[in-house]
Amino acid sequence: MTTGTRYKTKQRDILLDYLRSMAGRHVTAADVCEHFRKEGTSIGQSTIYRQLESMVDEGLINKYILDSNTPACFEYVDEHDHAEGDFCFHCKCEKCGKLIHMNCDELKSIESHLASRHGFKLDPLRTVLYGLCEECSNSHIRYGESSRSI
Amino acid sequence: MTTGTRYKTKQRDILLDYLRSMAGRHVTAADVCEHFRKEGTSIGQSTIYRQLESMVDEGLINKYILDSNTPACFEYVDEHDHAEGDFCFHCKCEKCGKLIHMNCDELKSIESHLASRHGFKLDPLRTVLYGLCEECSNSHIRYGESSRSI
DNA sequence: CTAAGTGCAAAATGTTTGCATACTT
DNA sequence: AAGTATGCAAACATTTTGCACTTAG
Repeated sequence: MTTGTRYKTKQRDILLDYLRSMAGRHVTAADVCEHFRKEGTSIGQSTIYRQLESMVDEGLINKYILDSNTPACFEYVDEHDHAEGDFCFHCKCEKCGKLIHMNCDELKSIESHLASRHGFKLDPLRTVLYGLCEECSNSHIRYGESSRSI
Repeated sequence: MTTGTRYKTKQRDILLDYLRSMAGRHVTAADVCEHFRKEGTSIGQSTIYRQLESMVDEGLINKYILDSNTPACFEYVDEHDHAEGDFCFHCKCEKCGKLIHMNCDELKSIESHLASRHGFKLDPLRTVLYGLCEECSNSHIRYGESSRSI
C-alpha cells in the first residue's frame, strides 16, 4: 500500500484542515473539489484524490464506500479515538449515517481469534462495522428505496 | 427494493445456475461475462448486471463492495446459511492489500452483543476488518514509517 | 540535489441506460 | 395483449494515470 515519506505541503494542510472542520460529516471527493473551487482555493482534483487516499492509509480519515457508482465518502477521524491500546471502534448506521463510537470488549475476542486462527493482526482503530442504529432499525421507513440494498 | 414481477428467463436460469455452482466463491460481473463468453453462451452484459442486481434485491445472492474502482463481488447465498444471515466477512491487509474472505463465528458474538447492548443491527456483509495478514506481520519490512497510530 | 507532490488533461474502470426487439405470462 | 427481459452500443460518473513542473527536506 501507499507509503513513503510524507511531505508537508500547502495543499495537504489545507485539505486536512477542511476535513477536520467537517469532522463527523461525510465528504466526497467531489464535495472537496467543489468547496475549494467556491473558496477560490485552487487545488487539483488529482491532488485531492491522492491525498485523500494517503490519509486513509495513514488512518487520519476513514473512507466509506456505500454503493458502487456512488462516490466514496471520507470523514475525519478524531484524535481522541486514536488513543493507544484502546479497543474502541465505530459502528456506522447505513441509513442515517450516524457514527457510533464504541468501546466493546467483544472486539478483543475477535481480535484474538483472528490472530490465533488466521494470523491476522487486527487494527481496531480502523474498524468500522456497518449496520442499522437503534432508531433506524425501529423505523418502518425502507432503506434504499430506489433500487439496491447492498 | 426494486421488486416487481420476475419472469423466468433462460438467461436468468443459466446465470443463477452458474452462481450456485460457484457458491462460496466471489464472482464479479466481469467474471460472469467472461465465463459465458468462454463457454460460448451468449448473455449480454447489461442483462448480467441487471439480473445480479435483482438477485441481490431478492436476497438470492450477496453483493460485496470492497473498494471504489474495484468491481463488486457477488456470491450465491446458500439456503441453510441464509437462515440467520451469512456471517462471512472480510479482512483486508493494510500493507499488501490482500483481501481475506472469512467465515467466522466470532462475528456472531459481536453481532448479538451490539444488538442487545446497543440496539445496533450489524450488517456483516459490509464488514471489513483492517489489519496485517500473516505474511505481512511476520515480515521485517517497516510498514508506514510516516505517522501511523499503530 | 533528490525524492515527492502538484495539476492538467486524458484514459481507464465499472456500471447504467435508451431503445428496438423478443420473450413470458 | 400487456408487461418484462434482452442485448447492443453509447453514455456515465468516479477514479486513476502520464507527464512536465514545482516544491519540500
